[in-house]
Amino acid sequence: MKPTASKIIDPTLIVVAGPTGSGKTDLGIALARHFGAPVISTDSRQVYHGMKIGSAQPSEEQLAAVPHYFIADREVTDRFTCADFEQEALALLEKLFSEYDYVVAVGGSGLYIDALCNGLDELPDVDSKLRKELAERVSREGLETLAGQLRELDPDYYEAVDRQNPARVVRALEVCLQTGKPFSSFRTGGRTQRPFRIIKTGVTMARAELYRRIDRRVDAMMEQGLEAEAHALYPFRRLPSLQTVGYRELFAYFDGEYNLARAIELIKRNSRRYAKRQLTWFHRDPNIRWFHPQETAAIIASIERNGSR
RNA sequence: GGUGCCAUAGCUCAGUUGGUAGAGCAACGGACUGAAAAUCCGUGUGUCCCUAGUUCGAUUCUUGGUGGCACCA
Repeated sequence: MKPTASKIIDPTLIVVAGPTGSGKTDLGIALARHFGAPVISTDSRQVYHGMKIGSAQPSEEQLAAVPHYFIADREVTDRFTCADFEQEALALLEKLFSEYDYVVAVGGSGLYIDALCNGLDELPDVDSKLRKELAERVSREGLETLAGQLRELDPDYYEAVDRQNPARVVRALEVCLQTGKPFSSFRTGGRTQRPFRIIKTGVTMARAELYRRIDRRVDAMMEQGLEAEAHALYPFRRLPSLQTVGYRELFAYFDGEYNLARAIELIKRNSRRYAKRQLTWFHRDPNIRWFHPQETAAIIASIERNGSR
């Protein structure tokens, strides 16, 4: 690709996806440096302040190397959803693309990545009282009763939804009750075209290697002081932001449910399971090109082949 | 060296009065639209150590090995 006086490059979002512990952060920074791009995080937990070790936020040096966004800029008490992320990230990208040709999006939250690349349907806000009430009803009346109500209010979604999943049933029901309209009437399933090019890269490796890396990283987190970090967050353990691998297991240890060795074992196991769920999500996306994290040159070449015209 | 016990899924083990086997944990596959590191659904993945017998048929009984453990020398 020979440089021309007037290069024409569409604004390009380079997405780096992959399971936890696969080396996304390092690769993202390598790409950001190569393309002269900033990094926005697509990680639902690294946005929170105070969760540095457990969510494996980039180090000080890494943060200093390239501009980062959505890292540690919320409090754990803040409500921050995938919809908030979509909205704020889009606004930010519009600004960044006036200055940069490339932006690198790094993170493992599949829903956040999809929200950013494809858009979410417009759904109404739900009153927090209603949400709380439904949570209580699930435990008091049982999921089946609520599913029965959903069948009345939104038969279409009732047929499609996983009725054994409280999160799904409650979510649908709260939208129905809030608006008086079926939840499915808001779901278009359509994709929003973004005003920038998107190149998706996935990082992975043999399962055994990935699991070794995860185990080692958990040990490293403990050495860096994860226990103290979790202890400081213990008062917030019921918040959504703290429903996070690494913290939950230590909270249970603090509660005396098991010893520290068992907690570490569970953090490793649950990280592996999380990695597996991430891979399931990402494998569904045919636009992701997969690489081993060490193939930096190949990744860059692949992006350059597709990223300019 | 001798005697005894053991050998079954990745691990710890159960079981088959002879008809090729099942629990827990681990693992594997999947779903996913405002909590998504969340939430939920599904799946035994096996030369029953090897060998030669007996038998219609051996993982199961018998012979001889191999490996492990224990005790005695």
